[in-house]
Amino acid sequence: MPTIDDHDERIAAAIAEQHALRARVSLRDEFGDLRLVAGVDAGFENEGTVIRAAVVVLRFPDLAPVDYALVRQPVTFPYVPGLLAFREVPAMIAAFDRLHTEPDMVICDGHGIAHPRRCGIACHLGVLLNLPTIGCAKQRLIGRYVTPPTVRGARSPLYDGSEQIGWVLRTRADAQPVFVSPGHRVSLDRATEVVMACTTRFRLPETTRFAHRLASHGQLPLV
DNA sequence: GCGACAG
DNA sequence: ATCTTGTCGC
Repeated sequence: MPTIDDHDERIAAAIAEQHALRARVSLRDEFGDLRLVAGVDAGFENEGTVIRAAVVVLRFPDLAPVDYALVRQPVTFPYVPGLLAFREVPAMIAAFDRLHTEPDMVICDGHGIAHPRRCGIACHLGVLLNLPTIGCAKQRLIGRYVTPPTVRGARSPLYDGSEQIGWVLRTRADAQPVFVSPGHRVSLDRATEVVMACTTRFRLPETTRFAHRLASHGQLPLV
């Protein structure tokens, strides 16, 4: 049976893997015309013992859903702040394998480089899939910032010391801002532009909203 | 030693 | 993340 020591060793191995993955992350804009943009998210069932990973592909820029995939797997890793990817990415990759299309950009529910080791879930997924990815999180993990003005589109830099690791973006006037950071193959500024382009009347981008509904309901709501 | 801590 | 009643605002 698993012991405390085994747990500690898995944590240590995960952190070591993040250092390796981090070296493979590109913060340059390595993608062409955006025709398909995907959202990915995870949900849980059976008292948290099963993870549901959902990917929904939307046509860009009209954001109409054109493809999706849903995968269920046993949970194999606990939630540890900073190690979220080890809990959710395996199921997400299985879901991407089931798509009938290949998205030009992927927006993840969580951070990209705005992470203690610059290797948030968006970086992790992007490197393993070799796809451009963006981290769009609802909550801060690390970094300091001043609250951006209350108008849609307003943004203020997220800093770790003197290094900018993301943008705190107001996607909707009267709502809490989101935290945008590059995952892989995209720059800070382009990542923020894409998130804005995928956000219409709600706080979160449509990509994330579609994926979230699929992941939490276990099927695409007919409404 | 004391907080902070994506989903 | 998930659970879950009530409440506010358009």
